[in-house]
Amino acid sequence: MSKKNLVLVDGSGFIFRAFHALPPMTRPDGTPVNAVFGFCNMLTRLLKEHTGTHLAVIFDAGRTTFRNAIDPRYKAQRPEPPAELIPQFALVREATRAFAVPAIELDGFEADDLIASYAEAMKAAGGEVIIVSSDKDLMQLLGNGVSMLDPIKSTAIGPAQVMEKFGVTPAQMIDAQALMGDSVDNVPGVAGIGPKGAAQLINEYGTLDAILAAASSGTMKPSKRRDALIAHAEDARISRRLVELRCNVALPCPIDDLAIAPHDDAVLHDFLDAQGFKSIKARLGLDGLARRHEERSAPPVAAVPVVTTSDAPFGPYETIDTEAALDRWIADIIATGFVAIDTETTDLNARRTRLVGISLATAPGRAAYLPLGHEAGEQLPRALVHARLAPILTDPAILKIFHNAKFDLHVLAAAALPDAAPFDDTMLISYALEAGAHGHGMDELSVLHLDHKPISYDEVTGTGRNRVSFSAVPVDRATAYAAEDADVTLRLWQWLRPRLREAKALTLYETMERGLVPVLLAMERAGIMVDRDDLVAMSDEFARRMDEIQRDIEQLVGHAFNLGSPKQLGEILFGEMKLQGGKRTKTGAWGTDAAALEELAEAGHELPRRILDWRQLQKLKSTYADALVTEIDIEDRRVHTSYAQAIAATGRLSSNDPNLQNIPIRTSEGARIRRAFIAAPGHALISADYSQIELRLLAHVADIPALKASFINNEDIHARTASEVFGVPMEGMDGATRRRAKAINFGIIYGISAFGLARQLGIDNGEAKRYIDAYFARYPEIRRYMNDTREFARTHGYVVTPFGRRCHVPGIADKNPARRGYAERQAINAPLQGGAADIIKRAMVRLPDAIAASGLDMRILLQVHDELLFEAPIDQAPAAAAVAREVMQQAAVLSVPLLVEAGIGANWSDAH
DNA sequence: AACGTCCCGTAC
DNA sequence: GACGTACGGGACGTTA
Repeated sequence: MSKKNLVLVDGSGFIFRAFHALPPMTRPDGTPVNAVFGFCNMLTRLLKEHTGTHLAVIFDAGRTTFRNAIDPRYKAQRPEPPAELIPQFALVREATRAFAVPAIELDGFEADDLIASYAEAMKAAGGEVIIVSSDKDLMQLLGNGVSMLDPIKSTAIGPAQVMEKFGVTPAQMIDAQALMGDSVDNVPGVAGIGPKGAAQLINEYGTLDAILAAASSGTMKPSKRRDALIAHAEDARISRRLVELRCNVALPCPIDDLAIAPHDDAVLHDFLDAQGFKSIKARLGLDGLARRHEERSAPPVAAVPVVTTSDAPFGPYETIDTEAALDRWIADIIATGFVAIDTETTDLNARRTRLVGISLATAPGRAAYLPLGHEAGEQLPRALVHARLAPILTDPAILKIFHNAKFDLHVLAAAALPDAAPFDDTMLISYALEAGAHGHGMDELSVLHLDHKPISYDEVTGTGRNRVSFSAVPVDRATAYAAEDADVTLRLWQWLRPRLREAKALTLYETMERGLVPVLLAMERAGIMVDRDDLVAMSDEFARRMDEIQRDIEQLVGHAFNLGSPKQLGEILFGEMKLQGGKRTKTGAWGTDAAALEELAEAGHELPRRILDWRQLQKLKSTYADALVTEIDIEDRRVHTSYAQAIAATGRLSSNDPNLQNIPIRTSEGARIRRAFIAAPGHALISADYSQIELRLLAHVADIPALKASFINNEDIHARTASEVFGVPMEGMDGATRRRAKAINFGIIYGISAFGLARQLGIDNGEAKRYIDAYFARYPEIRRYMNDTREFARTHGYVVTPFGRRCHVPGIADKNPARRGYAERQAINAPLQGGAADIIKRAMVRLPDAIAASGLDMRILLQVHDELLFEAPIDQAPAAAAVAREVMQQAAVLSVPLLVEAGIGANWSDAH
């Protein structure tokens, strides 16, 4: 087998150089393409002339890398690229694909680090490397089979050229750069020392450490330069960490996949043709080809980097059971700069669980399990593990990657380990990219993106009565399962993280979703106090009243039956008693829901009314009073819900175990449940809720002047709607009219249909249709918004909130009209519901800083979609309410004001 | 006995 | 078929 020869093109470096070196040129549609042209020329030449066997173009992935953690100043003052260059970034990536060359980038690392890592890997495999670049930052890699080629001047750069230009060897370039600094990248270096001075010092003392030692010890004779070295010794050391390249980054794509492959003539032809690069087409002999498609609508082809998944096997994995193994892994994590972490626990509830083991992964296939609390098997002492892991968790230069970080952070905190920072969360990355398209659990994403089905939790622990705690699972079995989860998390991160930029979801993810994690964590920890005795008393009372009602009902029916069985009830109402007007559910059973029973009651029947009464008590007793009592934490007498952040297709949170987002409020009996949610002694609850936030968003996104004016003038919006639609004056409006308008407003938000509105209002379809028509006539922009939104959803498969969140709507192109109609209503609703979710999330992320700045002792306890509930000492409650209102109202700037109403009370009901 | 589905009802 | 988003309890039928 002949020797491998890998050519690595510094794509990002080339773009900038070509842009400045070449005269401006544009393609027919005006898009500037001079750097793209230079790039295509360069690739053509490379492919024709060089003798390599493998080729890849490497790009910078983003603005922030691990270097920002070392020194926030790094590249901080680098200006935005010129406007003419910006569209060319994507085009250059597209060009790379058109040439069938892998384009590789990795978030968190610069192109230079990937080049260094690929060069290192190739050297290890005994091959040669040519780096196509002229950047001095890459010169430290030269020698031992690695050479450099200046793509503009077509000259070779080797150790001799480095020595000629900088007076040091390639290996010494790192120390030289640390001394020189770099004004473009904002690497500090040592003031007053440039290339010449650096070379002199290195040639005299050998290394940076020796130079700094000589300066501080007095071996160096006193001079301005020595003073500068002493003063800036730390800067020099930081600079060295900034300029030294990482040569062990996990390769996003194995070297074998970089083998040069023939391109598709038609694809390349179409691309070059679209750019108007006739000369390159001619040189490649492509000008005879006809275009495949006359008009390929302007390619919104978000340049998808060819970051392939690794083909490293999933296991076997190592069990860390010796101090030496642990130290080896810690060293690996530090060298890699990131680590995927997964915790194994006794229970699936994050707040009730205890840590049993930790798995770690630093590269695809490179993962291990660290058992801590298994009932059998060799395990390292916890104190030792804590001492080694804590610095990793808090190291700002090491990114911790989790899948559902909130869970692991709960567990780690309970084990007295520090909060992990910085961190990434693959579940939230997936959610930010594709909410509504599919679930975001690890197993589902693994099958979807990695084509690999991981061992399931149930397989390891068993299910049902056979289920055992994870601590009882043998360590070897636990390793196979747990390490695989860390491995999968790491691979998902490598696959998904780069996609955030393409989907324009990076800011959404970093600030809203990831930023929300610590806030939710604190809320779940805080919990809320409930009056246990009150709930128990209510439960007893409800039981008594249900018994009474049951006796009445059995009297009416003439025999006993299960009141909780809709099936039995339907048979009695429509079979035995032969009541008229019954409807069937979709499975053919008699419908007995509240609307149906209400109708029967109004027709004068006694039984349905009693059933409705019984059902209300049954609901309050079982779902609320009894269930809540079982959820009270014995330690602090509070209930702690858990928020799910990656479930709702619109961006909303959901709440479970227990669900505190559906506590009753509307009926007087229901409000009694809410009254059992109380402030801690000496404290008050503060409720702050957005007024009409979804209608305000509608006025904003659909740009409805009449609606916007109503909000700007702070009118009663439902009364105004009634006045406009029914032509009645606002003053002295009767309640029923306003209620109808309110239902229409809600209907609009839900993607109105005449059928739905008719059902809601108990009117016929024709009348409902007349209402809707009147509404559209008065607010014509609504119809346009609905049509535009449907259209957008059809072409993209998703809709977008005003804050850039994509909500996917599967079924939007379904040929079944019912399913399509459903998807269309989702599409109309999602930007409004999702936009409201975005706004409150932004407020939540900003609140901790605002609270800290206020000096108040207030905590966020709950979120209920458009409401936040806080707790504060009684005397601070008014100030706390003011802080809450201010942050919430300022969370977004729309073309209508945001209004937040706040209340204070000893319990949740009174706080409204 | 455990699980999935249906029906129903609570919230925003 | 049936105006949007969730969670969960009880009944009931199916699996083990």
